[in-house]
Amino acid sequence: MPFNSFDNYPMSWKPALKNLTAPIYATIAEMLEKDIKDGLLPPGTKLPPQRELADYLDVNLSTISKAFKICEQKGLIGATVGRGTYVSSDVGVNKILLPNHGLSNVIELGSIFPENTLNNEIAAYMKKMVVEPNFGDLFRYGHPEGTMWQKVAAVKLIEKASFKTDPQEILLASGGQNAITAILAGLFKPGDKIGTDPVTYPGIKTAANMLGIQLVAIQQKNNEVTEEGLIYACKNENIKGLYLIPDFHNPTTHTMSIDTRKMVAYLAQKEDLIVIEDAIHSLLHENPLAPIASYAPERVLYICSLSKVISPGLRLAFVVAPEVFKKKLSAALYNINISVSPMMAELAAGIINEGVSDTILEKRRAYSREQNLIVSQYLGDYKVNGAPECIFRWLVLPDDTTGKAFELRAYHAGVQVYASERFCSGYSKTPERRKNGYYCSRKQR
Amino acid sequence: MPFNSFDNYPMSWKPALKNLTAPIYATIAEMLEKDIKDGLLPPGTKLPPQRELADYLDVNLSTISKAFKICEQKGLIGATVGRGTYVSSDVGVNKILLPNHGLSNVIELGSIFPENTLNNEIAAYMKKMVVEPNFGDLFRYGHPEGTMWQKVAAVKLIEKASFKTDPQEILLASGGQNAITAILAGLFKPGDKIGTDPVTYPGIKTAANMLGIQLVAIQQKNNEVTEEGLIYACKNENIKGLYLIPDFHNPTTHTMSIDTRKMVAYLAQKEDLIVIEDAIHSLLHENPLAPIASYAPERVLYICSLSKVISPGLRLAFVVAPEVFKKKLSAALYNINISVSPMMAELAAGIINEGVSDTILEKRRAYSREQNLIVSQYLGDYKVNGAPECIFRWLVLPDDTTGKAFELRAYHAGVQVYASERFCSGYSKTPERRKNGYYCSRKQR
DNA sequence: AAATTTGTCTATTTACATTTC
DNA sequence: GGAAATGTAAATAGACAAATT
Repeated sequence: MPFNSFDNYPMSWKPALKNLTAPIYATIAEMLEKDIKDGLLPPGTKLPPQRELADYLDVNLSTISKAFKICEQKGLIGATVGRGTYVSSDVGVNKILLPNHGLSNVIELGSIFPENTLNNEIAAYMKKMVVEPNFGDLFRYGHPEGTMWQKVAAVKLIEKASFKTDPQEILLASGGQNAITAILAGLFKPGDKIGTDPVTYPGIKTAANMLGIQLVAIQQKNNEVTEEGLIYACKNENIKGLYLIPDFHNPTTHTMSIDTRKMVAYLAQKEDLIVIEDAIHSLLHENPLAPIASYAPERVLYICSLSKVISPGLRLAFVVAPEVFKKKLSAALYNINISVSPMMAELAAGIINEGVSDTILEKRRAYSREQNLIVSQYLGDYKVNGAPECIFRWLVLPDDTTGKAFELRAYHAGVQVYASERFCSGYSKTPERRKNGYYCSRKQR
Repeated sequence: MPFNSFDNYPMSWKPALKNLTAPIYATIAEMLEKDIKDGLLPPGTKLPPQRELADYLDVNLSTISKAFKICEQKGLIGATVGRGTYVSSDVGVNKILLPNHGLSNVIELGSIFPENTLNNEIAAYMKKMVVEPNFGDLFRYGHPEGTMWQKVAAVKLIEKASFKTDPQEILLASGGQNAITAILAGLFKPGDKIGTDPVTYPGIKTAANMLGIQLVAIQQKNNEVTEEGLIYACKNENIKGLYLIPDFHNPTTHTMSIDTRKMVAYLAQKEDLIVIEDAIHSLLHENPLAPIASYAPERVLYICSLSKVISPGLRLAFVVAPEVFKKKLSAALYNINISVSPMMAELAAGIINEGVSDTILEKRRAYSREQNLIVSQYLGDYKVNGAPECIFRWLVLPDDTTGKAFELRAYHAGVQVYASERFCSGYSKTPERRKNGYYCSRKQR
């Protein structure tokens, strides 16, 4: 029996523990999940301290702890020693960002769609491929790790992103997201934590959530993770890895400075972090900076995806995997794909070797510059982030509106954009402290 | 201090608990893992009872329990109340079965390779595709769930496997393994258990292991899971799902009877099991039996992969997902693939609609009959399982040899085959009881 | 700067269920 | 068929460390 009466004590959550069929901890977890999802406990709500709740329900402290842990694993709440437990800020937000495929009349500016006419360059190469005498062989089982010829082509492409690597280290995935999920599944385990930018690519959020891996927002300064922030996360959150997009960061368009790249590389080595370097947009740079991977090749998994820079229908990505991780990642990719489509791999290798990829890259940059000029014409009075070659924009909203509100207004006006809230990573530990203002993403078609 | 002296007491494992830096349970788990992997505790070894070990090490029973649980999760050991804890039988076996891609002189009869010349039929269709005016559009982002046209084609194909379904229920995956992994990741969670045949497709073993999902071998009779076995596994192992290959089971070639299909469907409904029905070989049957899915459509995820029946290079599978699972599975597939290659999806839909797939199927059956006649010529004196249309064989070995030994002898003679040991699922709870003899798989090229 | 708040983690206690003999 | 063996799981206790005030 609880010693104190809680009738007059303010508790944000007072579950009623009746008709127990399941264990206490499971029941509490279920009730908490339900009440959060039902909106009874809106995002940001501070839950009662575990001890208070234990006392109130007349159960042991650890029982509450265990219940909370289950909900934390599901991304519903976030807890910090000394501060308390809060309902996550992104509960209820639809995290998977599916573009409108012409199904409605809404103009889709939320998802990043590379320009389409360039696909004809690939189609043209494909036409040459099909008449080759051994074309039918591309429908055999492919080698899980790709052929040497394909890997050499990958090296050639990656070199244009200022990263000199070796065919031995190349693995093939069915696109960037496929590579990310394989890395998460193969090199991390449920419960592990990975540091990310506070605002990041939603694909890693959903993949991590599915695999029971938690994302932790790393403190930033000038749009880049800080050394203090990283050290703190290593020490206090025990992060096992890092996920970063150094070039044309999605969604902020930011390109990371050389100094920060070196700092991350240094800490990755020192703290034994597994760095996932998503080089998804790197090749859009005319003169890309050297990647983090070049400064810490043995700690970084470098993902060179073709969807954004060459073509979205080419479901292919090259992963540069250091020796220590190669075997595990290769196994994970095998578990997920068996192998990539041999035809895709051959097609990609072909367009790289024939220089088609270079042509596409140049044209894509030129097209982006044109398009971005148009954006500037219309939104010149606002702060619009993004280098000329970046294929999407980040609109900084005026102080008097929120991203969410703007997204809704735009939608009602027939335009889909995605607000910063959709990109928030990890649970918001200090909701009141995260003063990164409100942004709204605006992408180029 | 332990009360009894254990010097004269026979204990199969006596770890030395010194220099403790990590917690006790973690240290014990690590030591156990090391000793198993080093071969000090060979497969089948009975570990000391948890209480004995706790007493010996002077720690609490639950501490041992927790340590063992970690190793069990990794698939290293298996424990049963009342019987004890045993080292798993497949420790140290290389579980990923990679075919020799002509890298050595070994004749590869281990992996299942569909006959290759039929790929030219697909190549021919591809040649028609590339000249279509909108061919370049296939390099755009594909719709994650596929187009209606593609789903209608899927329905058409699946109908030939005696399963009438609906485009609404179709999801697209990048091959059968991709579908399996997506289902495991999206509908199960780490620690969940899934029932399988005692000997099963290795791809589910490695995928489940990667995701922390445990496989439990279901008791069989005449090569089919029994009702008692299933009920037992539901009640005592708390299995959440089932993975089955009803047609031309890999590796035993067995085709499940109608009665067992109905029984499984009935129990799936009654026990709320999620059934993964791998219809990988179903279309090889000239008159396929109705699948389990047709008897319990709301509990079965039916996977129709094209690799074995149409072409391995077509990295595509159709999944029939009932309403209740569709959203989660769709999200999982999105997390893993974003979308399948639009070109692959279109190609598959095309060859189905044009009847190319029918031609291929017929030719494949005819070719199999021929090849299997040759197998019979050479191995007529032995028991070789498999219907004429099955594209692989299962050789029952004489009593005086083991699968492992035969595999090794074959390899030294220049032929790669895979022995039954490689297909064993779950941990061997009763190693001495599993009297399914020793088989050796022999596959057709 | 010290005391307090608060969550985390390991180990423990206890009850229980199944298998074996 | 009943006692013993054996693993499982929930709840609890207590020490600890970080964040707050």
